[in-house]
Amino acid sequence: MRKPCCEKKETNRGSWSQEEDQKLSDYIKQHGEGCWRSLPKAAGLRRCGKSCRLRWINYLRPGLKRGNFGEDEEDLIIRLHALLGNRWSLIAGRLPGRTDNEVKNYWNSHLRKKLIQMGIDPKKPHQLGGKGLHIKTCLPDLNLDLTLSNTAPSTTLVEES
DNA sequence: AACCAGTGCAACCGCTTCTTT
DNA sequence: TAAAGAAGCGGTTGCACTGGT
Repeated sequence: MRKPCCEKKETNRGSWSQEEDQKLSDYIKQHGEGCWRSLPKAAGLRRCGKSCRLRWINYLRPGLKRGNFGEDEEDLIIRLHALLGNRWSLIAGRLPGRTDNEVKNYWNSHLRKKLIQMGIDPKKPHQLGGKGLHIKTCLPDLNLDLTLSNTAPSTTLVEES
């Protein structure tokens, strides 16, 4: 049996306070990311490492865009989702300043509905092929330097002209 | 003004993958 | 090569906020 990542009784849960945010970002600015397991103790936080990592990546990390997605971003998410499926971290990697959590939330709350309204089943990405998109072999078009660990796809999406 | 349903976002949970020994 | 530990990821949940009645 694996130990839990943290002792639940000794950790705070729920929303982060300003003080906690400050401690976390101060610590990371000083020491850099890494070793999330030991970070909370070192930073003086009563949080588990997972929680710290998530908070940093999704909220505190510099360069994050907040607010609405632009049309171009929306379009790119749809295309990448058609190509990659629910691989949110890969999709987010193509959207500067966006996080996997943000992309996932946006997909689930906005884009899925939008596609359904358009008569597209979001679970069947290849239907997009009939809506002005073709999936072709080869990568260069969208400048996708996807580095997939297991099944590296050799496909990309290109706009039908 | 009060209630309720719908929505969006932040955070948690548990599984998978990667790394180290 | 296998096992254990750490990190990463995606699914899901909880709650605050908003708009409609």
